[in-house]
Amino acid sequence: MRIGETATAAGMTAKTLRFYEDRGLLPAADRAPNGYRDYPHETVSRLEFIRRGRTAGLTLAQIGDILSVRDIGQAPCVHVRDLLAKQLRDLDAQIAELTALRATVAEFHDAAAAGDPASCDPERICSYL
Amino acid sequence: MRIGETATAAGMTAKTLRFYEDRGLLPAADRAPNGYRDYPHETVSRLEFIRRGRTAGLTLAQIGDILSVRDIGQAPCVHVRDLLAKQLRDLDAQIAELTALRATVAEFHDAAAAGDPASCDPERICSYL
DNA sequence: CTTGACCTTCCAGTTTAGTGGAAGGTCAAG
DNA sequence: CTTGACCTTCCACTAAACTGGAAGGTCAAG
Repeated sequence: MRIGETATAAGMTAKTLRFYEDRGLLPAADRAPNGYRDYPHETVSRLEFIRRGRTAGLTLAQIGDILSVRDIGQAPCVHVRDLLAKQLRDLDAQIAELTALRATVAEFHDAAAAGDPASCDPERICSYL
Repeated sequence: MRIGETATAAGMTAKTLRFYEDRGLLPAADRAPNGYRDYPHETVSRLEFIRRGRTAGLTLAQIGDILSVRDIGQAPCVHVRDLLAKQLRDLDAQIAELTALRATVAEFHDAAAAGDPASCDPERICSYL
C-alpha cells in the first residue's frame, strides 16, 4: 500500500504517517523502486492503535512506550511487564477521572433537561462546581 | 487567598492561574489595595475541576465550554442543554476509546505477566498489534 | 532599613503534535 | 507528450498549554 492509501484507511493524512515515522512510532517502510513508501496492510491497525491512544488523550511518547514493547524483545521480560503495568495504572486513573467528570457533567445536564426553570439560574448551576 | 496559596492548594503554580485568567477559565479576581489578586476559597474547587478535566485529556476550550454554563444564565436553557449533551457524548466516546485501549494493553500485560517465556518474543507480542 | 518571600505586568521561549508549502520525481490516462 | 494525481525531501509555521525571566512593587521580620 502506498502512503496516501494507508493514511486514508487509518483516517489520517500522509503527512502524519511521515511524522510518525520520524518520531519512531512507525518503522521505516519498505520502498518501491521509485522511492515510494510501501506499507504492509498491518500498518493500518498499528495506526488505528495510535489513533485510539491519541483520542484517549495519551501522548505520542506514551503510545511509543507501549509500541516499543515490540522492539524490546532482547530486554528482560520484567521491563516489559513493568512498563505495561504502569500504563495500566495510568489508564485506570485516567478512566476514573473521566468517569467522575462525566458524572458531574451529567448532573448539570439532567438539571437543565428536567426543564426546571431554576436550572437556568447560573448561581444554582454554579453550585455543582 | 493570595495567588500562590490558591495555586498550591489546587496543585498548580501562580503562573498557571494567571494564564487561566487570561484564557477566561478563571474570572478576574478581586484585588487587594496593594494590587495583589484575592481569590475566594471556591476558586480552589474550580481549579480542581479544571485539573480533573485536563488530566482526563480535555482541552482548556472544552473545559471552558463546560464552565461557561455559569456565565450563560441569560441564554435560553436549550443552549445550555445542547452544550452539555455534546460534552456528554464526547466524554462517552473518550471513555469508550480509553476502555478499548486498556483492554489491549491488559492483553499485552497478561501475556508478559504469565511468565510465559514466549511472551518475550517480540514477534509474538507484536501479533497483538 | 535591608533582606527575602511574596506579588505585579509583559514578553519571550518550550513542548507536543502536527500542517503548509516549495521544489521536484513518477506514472497512468487522454 | 502533457496533464493530474500521486509521491519525495526539507524547512518553516501553527496552536495549545504552559514556563522562564526581566523589571519592579509590597511587606513582615531581623
